[in-house]
Amino acid sequence: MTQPVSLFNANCNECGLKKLCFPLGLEKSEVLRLDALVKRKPALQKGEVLFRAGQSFQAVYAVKAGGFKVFAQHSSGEDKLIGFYLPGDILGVDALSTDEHVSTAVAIDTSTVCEIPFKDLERLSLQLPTLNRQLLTIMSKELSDERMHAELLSRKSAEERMALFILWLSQRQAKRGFNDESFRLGLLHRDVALYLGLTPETVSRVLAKFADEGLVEWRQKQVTIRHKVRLDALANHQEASSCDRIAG
Amino acid sequence: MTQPVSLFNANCNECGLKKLCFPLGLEKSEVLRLDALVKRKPALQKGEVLFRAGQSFQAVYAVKAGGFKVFAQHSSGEDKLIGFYLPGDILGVDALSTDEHVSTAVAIDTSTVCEIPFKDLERLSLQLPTLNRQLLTIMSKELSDERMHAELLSRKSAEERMALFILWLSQRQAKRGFNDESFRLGLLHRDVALYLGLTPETVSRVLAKFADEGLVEWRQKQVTIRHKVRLDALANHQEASSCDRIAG
DNA sequence: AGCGAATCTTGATTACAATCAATCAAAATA
DNA sequence: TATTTTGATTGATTGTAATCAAGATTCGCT
Repeated sequence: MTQPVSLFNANCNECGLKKLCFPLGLEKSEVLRLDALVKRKPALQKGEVLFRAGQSFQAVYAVKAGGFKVFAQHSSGEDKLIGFYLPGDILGVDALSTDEHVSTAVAIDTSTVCEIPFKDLERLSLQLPTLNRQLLTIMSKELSDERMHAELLSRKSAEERMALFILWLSQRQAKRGFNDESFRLGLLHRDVALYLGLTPETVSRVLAKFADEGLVEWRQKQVTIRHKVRLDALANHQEASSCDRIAG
Repeated sequence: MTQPVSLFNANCNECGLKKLCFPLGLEKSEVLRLDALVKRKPALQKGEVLFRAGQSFQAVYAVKAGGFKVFAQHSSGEDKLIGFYLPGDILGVDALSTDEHVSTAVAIDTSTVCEIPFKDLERLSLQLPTLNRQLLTIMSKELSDERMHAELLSRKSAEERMALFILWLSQRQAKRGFNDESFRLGLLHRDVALYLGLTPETVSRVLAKFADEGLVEWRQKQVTIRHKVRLDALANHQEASSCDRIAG
C-alpha cells in the first residue's frame, strides 16, 4: 500500500497537477527548491478540518486529491459556504493579509494536501520571479472564482444559478483533464444550497426538473450533463431558440 | 489653482493616502523608489473610462480622489457591477493572471489616479520584500471585498442587503479618516441595484422605508446614517431587541 | 434660467422561491 | 440485520421582490 502512495507523494516534478499548481512555469531546478519546502501530510478523512477560522496562518495548502468546502463565519452567526477546492487548487491564501485564517476548510472526501509554510514560500519567491508571479496569479484566480460566485448569486432565478453552477463545475473538471460530462462531487444539497443562496428544497426541485427535461442527472454525488447546449442557454437566460423541448 | 493640486500630486511620501496604498510599511527611501515609477495622470471627468475590459493590462491604478465603479461583461450579455473603488484603493489587479483587463472602470465623480506600470512594480517588489508583501496584501483585500459582495448577495431580504451595504460603505469611509455618518456617494440607484442584485424600484422603496423609520437618509448622493445601532441589528437580521421602534 | 432627458418614486399585479410539514430513502451505528 | 440518524423529496401555503406602468423630480446642457 505504501508504494503507490509514496510514488504519488514523491515530489512536485512528478506530480500530475504541477501545471495547475505552484510549479507552473518554473525550471526543474527551481521546482526542486520549491519541493524542499513542501510538507506532505497524512490524508484527511471526509469531514475532517484542514484549518479553522481564527487559527494563526502558517501555511498554504495545495489540494492533491479529494476536495474541500470552505466556510466563513459571518457577523450574522450563520455560516456561509464560500468555495470549493479541487485537486490543483491552493487553499489558505485568503488569510494572507490578516495573519489569521478567516475561513474553515472541511474535507468533502478522503483528501490529501501539500503543506507549504508561507514564510518559506515568500522568501523563495523573492528569489524566483516566476514563483512570485505564480503566487500573484493564484491570488488572481482566487479573485475570479469569487467573482464567479458573486455572479451566481446575482442571478435571479434558481434554475439559472443551478445551470451556471453545474457548467462552472464542469469547466473546472475539464481544466484538470478529468471527464467534464460526468463527475463525482461529494456535496450535500445543503452545501449547494448554501453556496447558491437557495434552500435544499429548491435545489432538489430544480434538479428534479433538470432530470425531467433531460438536462442533467445528479444522483448520489454523481453529476452527469446530458444536454450541455440547452444547459448553456438556460444559464444565460436565452430562450431555447431552435432546439426547443424534447418531450411532445 | 495649480499650487494645491501640485502639492497634492507631489509624491507618495506627502500623500495623505500613503497608509492605505502601496507605501504602507515602506522606508522613506523605498517610497522614493516606488515614487519614481508613478505616473500622475490628468483628472478624469464623471463617466470617463479608466480602462475597459479587453484592453491589454499594463498598469495598476491607485485612486487619489473621486471614485470608480467597475463593471464586468458577463456571458449573458448583461453588465454586472462588481465593485466600487474609493481614494486609497488599487484598481486593476484583477487583470493580473490574464494580461487583459476583465472589467471596465468608470469614474463616478471627477477623479484622479496614480498609474503604476505593472512590470516596473513587479521588478521593484522583488527587491523590496515589504512592497512585495504589500502587493499580496492588496490582492488579499480585493478578495475579501469580493467576499463581502458575495455575502451581500447571499442575504435573502432586500432590507438586509441594503443595511449591510450602507454599513460597509460607512466602514470604508472610516478607514479613510472621512466622516462615516454622512458622506457623498455618486452612485445611481441603478448602480446600487446592480451591485445588490435588486431592481432600482426596490432600492427606492427600501430607502424610503429606512427614511421613514429614521434609520438612514439617502437623498441626492448624500448618505446620512441616523441610527447605526438599529441598522446593525437589521443587517444581521436580529430582531430589534430592546430599543424597538420609535413611532407609536 | 429653461428645456429635454434621465432618474426616481409610487402603485397594482404577478411570479417565484421560502417556509412549514410530512414522507421517503440512505447511510451510519450498533 | 435492526435501529437510528441524516439527508432527500414532495406538497400546500405564504411572503417578498420583480415586473409593468404612470407620474414626479432632478440633472445636464445651451
